[in-house]
Amino acid sequence: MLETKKPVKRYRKKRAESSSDDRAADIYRVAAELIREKGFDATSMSEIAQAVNLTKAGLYYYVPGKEELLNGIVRYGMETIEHGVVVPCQAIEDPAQRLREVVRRHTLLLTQIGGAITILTDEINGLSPKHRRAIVAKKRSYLEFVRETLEILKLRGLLRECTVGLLSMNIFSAILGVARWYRPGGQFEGAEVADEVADFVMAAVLKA
Amino acid sequence: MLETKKPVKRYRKKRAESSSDDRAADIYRVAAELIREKGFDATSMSEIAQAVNLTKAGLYYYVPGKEELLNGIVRYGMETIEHGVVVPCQAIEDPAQRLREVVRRHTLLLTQIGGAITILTDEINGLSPKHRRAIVAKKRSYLEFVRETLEILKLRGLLRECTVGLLSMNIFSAILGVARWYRPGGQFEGAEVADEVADFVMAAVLKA
DNA sequence: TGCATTCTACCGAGCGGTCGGTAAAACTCA
DNA sequence: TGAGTTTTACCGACCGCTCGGTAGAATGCA
Repeated sequence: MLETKKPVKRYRKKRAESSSDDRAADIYRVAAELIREKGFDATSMSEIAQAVNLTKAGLYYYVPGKEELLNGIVRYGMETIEHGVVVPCQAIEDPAQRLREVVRRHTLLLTQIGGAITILTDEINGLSPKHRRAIVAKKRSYLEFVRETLEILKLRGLLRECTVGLLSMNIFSAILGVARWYRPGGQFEGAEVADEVADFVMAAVLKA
Repeated sequence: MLETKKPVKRYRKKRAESSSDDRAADIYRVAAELIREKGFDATSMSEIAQAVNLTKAGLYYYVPGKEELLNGIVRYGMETIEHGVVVPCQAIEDPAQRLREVVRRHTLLLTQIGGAITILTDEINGLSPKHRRAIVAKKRSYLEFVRETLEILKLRGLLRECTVGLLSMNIFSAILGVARWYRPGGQFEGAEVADEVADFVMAAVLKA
């Protein structure tokens, strides 16, 4: 996740079941889940602290501030998209296949580590202007990547007749919408949803 | 200590020309816009008061409380959907035509009175459990309406092969996603977007 | 005058964040 | 090895501030 302190065995009082690798990463993970459920403003530092068995003061030993906490989560989400979607898909030559993989992989990530990626798209208002600009820029370049893929499809006459700018927005709507309702352990598996969303998008994009 | 009393100099500001009757409606409208821009928690009652040229106490003459304010906005949004989408579309016999109109009309409303309808889908967490349940129930029946339309299409062999439950979620994703990016006065007209989203959905739904 | 409207002045609760302090683990080095 | 020292990991108490909300006086209008 993000840089953390030395790997020191802890066993203070209760809890501290080793299992997870390190405390700070734990905190960021739990915080991401809480923030996704209740929203950034509605989630207090005390709540987050309680959720990881700390007092607020104890929490501040690991986290420099609320805004930085959010920033860490968002940056992690962005990196996950970068490594898990953009990089592998840039290697795909066929534009239709590439688009399909973008949609499938992004949706799959959403179902797997929902917290960070959902927050990434929903809570950028809580960020400082500097951090917000950085995130917005990355999102824009991701959008551009998808747009270019659509342009290639258009050139080859494979695209349904439509406005490419609006089409790309619709595609992101379909992907990000999953975060609105999907909950792990529910009726559908992540892979199932990812395939279905990919089918949905491809049917909407390609010429009939 | 220092003298703190201020002179009782006061002046009377001319009231806006609007009649006092729709002052409350004005307030709800402005509040909806503010809340959509900044989020419910991040929008304070003082800000809302300022936006309608009142002090906070003055605002409370018209509004019983923050939660009730949100509830009023959300209920208005729900009624708008009801009268502007569900009722007119229930009268349409042809399932494909009906689905198309649902998507088009809902999207169009989103671009026209974005505030209330966006909040309707994004800020239900701020509601009291009672009010939240009521809204969730209405949303569910709306979803069911769309689902049934899809089932009819399936029976007639017009539906692309897919899971209907997931398809309906994808359709709502496409509609609601517009609220994420659309701003009046931008690059696209509301009607343009509504048609494009409707095309997108129909292409994704119907058998090729 | 009486009523509708809007004000000033204030409250308690909860927020993000800090401070001083400390038990126990980890690190020295004779 | 073990006494002395430093570091890690945390807590209780508290601070300044803003929030939603209220009491009651002041004002405008019929």
